[in-house]
Amino acid sequence: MRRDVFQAIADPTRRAIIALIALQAMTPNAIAEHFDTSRQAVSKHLQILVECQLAKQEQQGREIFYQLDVAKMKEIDKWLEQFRKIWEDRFNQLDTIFSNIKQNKP
Amino acid sequence: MRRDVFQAIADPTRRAIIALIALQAMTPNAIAEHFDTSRQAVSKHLQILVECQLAKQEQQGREIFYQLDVAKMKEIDKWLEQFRKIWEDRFNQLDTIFSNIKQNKP
DNA sequence: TAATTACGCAACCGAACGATTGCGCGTATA
DNA sequence: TATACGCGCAATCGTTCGGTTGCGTAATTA
Repeated sequence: MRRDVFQAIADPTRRAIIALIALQAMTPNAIAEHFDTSRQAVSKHLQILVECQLAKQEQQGREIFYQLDVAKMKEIDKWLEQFRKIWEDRFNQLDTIFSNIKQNKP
Repeated sequence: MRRDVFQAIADPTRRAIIALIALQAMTPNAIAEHFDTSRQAVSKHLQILVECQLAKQEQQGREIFYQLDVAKMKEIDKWLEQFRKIWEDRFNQLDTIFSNIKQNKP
């Protein structure tokens, strides 16, 4: 079973859940009301998010509040870092090319 | 068939391919040499990457060179933006929200 | 105390995924 | 011109995914 951050954000419903619990802690029932799926389906998504540490759970009586663990989101950001460097370099290269064209340098 | 950027980067092999073709354009055979899978498997991955515009292909004789389309990577970055705001601005407030829930403060 | 509520867990099902194998087609090379 | 090469496409197969349904359990409420 693959359970990493990238697999977790692959599902659109899961991304929507992430957006919800990013703002405030919510219970599975409260979350499920925002979708056309059952509570159990949402619970499964939450379980996956907890499993790869994208969400924290906090029990309160018979309710369980889920909230996004922002720290883990940085892992995606960290992975993007290598490409961010490239797409900035590419832009710089384009600039230099353009500059060279302007200055008639090959 | 789900075919968006997030689904594309979900697979670890595909992420490795992305890292390869980010540096330079490569042929399917050349890419496949870096992995334990067949050329056809790599070709399938490349097809998915092209499909969601994460890669461009450039035919040259009987060879086809694939290279990363950095622009599309920004889509992920754009999605991360909303959470980046949270983890930078509200990092400390998140704990307060949790505490308030415990104490039944809205 | 009995009924209700909130939830996780397990079984199950159809669809999608990732990989392999076996082609056919165009391009290079002898 | 015959052969080898690079590639995409289609069929196939086992596995995983996302969903539903049906429970069991613990906490609340009547």
